[in-house]
Amino acid sequence: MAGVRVRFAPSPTGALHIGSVRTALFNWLYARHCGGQFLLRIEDTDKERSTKENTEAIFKILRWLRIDWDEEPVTQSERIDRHREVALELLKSGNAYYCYCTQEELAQKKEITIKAGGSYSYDRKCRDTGMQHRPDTKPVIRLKTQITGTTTVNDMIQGDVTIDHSRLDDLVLLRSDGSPTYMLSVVVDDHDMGITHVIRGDDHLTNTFRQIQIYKACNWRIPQFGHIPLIYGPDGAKLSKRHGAASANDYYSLGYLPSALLNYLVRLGWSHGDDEIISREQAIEWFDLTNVGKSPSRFDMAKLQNLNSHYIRQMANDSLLDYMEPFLGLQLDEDKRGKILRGMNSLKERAKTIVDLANSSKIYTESPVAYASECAKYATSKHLELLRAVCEILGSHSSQITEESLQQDIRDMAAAAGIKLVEIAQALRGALCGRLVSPSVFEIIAIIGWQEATKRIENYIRHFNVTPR
RNA sequence: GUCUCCUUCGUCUAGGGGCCUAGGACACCGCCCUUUCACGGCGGCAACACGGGUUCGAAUCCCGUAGGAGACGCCA
Repeated sequence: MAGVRVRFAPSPTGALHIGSVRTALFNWLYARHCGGQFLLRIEDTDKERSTKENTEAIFKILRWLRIDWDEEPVTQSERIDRHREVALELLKSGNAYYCYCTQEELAQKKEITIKAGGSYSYDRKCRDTGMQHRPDTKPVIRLKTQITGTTTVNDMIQGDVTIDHSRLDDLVLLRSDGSPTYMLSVVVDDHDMGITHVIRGDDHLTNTFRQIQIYKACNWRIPQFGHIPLIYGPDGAKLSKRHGAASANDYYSLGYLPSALLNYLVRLGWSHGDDEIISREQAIEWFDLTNVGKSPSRFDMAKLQNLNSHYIRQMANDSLLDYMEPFLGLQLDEDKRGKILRGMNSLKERAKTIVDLANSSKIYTESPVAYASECAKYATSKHLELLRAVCEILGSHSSQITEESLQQDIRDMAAAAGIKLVEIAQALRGALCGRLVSPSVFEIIAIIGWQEATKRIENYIRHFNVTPR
């Protein structure tokens, strides 16, 4: 399977859709699996909507996911002359013709046939009646598609798909303003880039037959096709902003790891037995178009989140800290880095996203700025009394404080007072974190130190003494 | 409307005639562990769209029906 050349051809007309990312991923995996090449082509012929920023954003996402490409990306807008040249050649070889029908005339015909309940396609008026030259109209160039017979595509995913040529119409190759259409550009570029396998969304399946007509007219080798089903939102409708995050950049800011997104995406519509956790290396080794499903799949945030927490737990603490830092919105000094690093094991097994992780890490770097309402339950005078006792224990530990010895002392204290440990632990948690969910309170104290802990506890006592209940 | 494609638990899927009283994962619900939360462990709920064939035997093959999606542009 060497010699495989595939491409990903996004339009930089907006944020990169998550479905497009999966298309890129499948192409890339296929290329890497086969030892072939993965190329990029930026389809920026829609000048109104294409921007340099969007193009940069596409590169950025691919780099983030470590989907690398093998040659300088092709910019479609720079190839217009070549597209035009091919259209003219087809004209010369008799495979295309000028059409002088105006858009108004065609729109009218279309309306009439549709009103009559028929299905419209261009009636080929200019094809055989010769050149009905009209000095007042600029013509388009249309392809002479085959009128009889059928074409069968042996799609690598969908299997054999056959269409009758009577369904095809003479598509426009060059617009009246001389610009090439999408159909022409795609075929010419894929051919010139030496693309052997076209893997794309199945919304292009029926376009394929039109494009094959162009390949045939040019007498070019027809590549293999593979049409992958689209991704829908949880409700079965097209995935959009409404569903949370449709564009790929959103997943970075939401705190998803590239490894998790990659794993999730590769399992969406593709499988390798019962395997769920799949590394990029395994994906490359195992990936095969024959295992891509034919039916569309829905995007499930919960599963992505589960994978994300798995990869967070898996990641080395210092890498995690580096990755997390930008989410904090502040620079960490060595002391703070050290504290977070010490607490990282407990933090990371609780985090679903990097955003969660960044937020929870604050317990090591700053005192609570407010107390959640449920803390009041553990701030009765009895609790405050217990906390004062804890402060004394902390003071006596001042020389060196370990999680274990502190825990033992507080357990003893609880036993002596005849109360459950949970009462002290929760009161402490509220004092230290401002909320009732956190890693072990003893671990927190060991990390922040007895002085900081005492300060936080005193603040807590003061707060609830002044404003009881 | 016409053409094309699709249809297994809520979701992602395994399955390619007997291994299926349909397996795994996520989600959900219990229980255990436990200073909270999470992790982990154990268990539970839950699906072959429907109707006909073919066959000794069908989730698997064929034909219909229904539902869903996509394409029908001088958009990409």
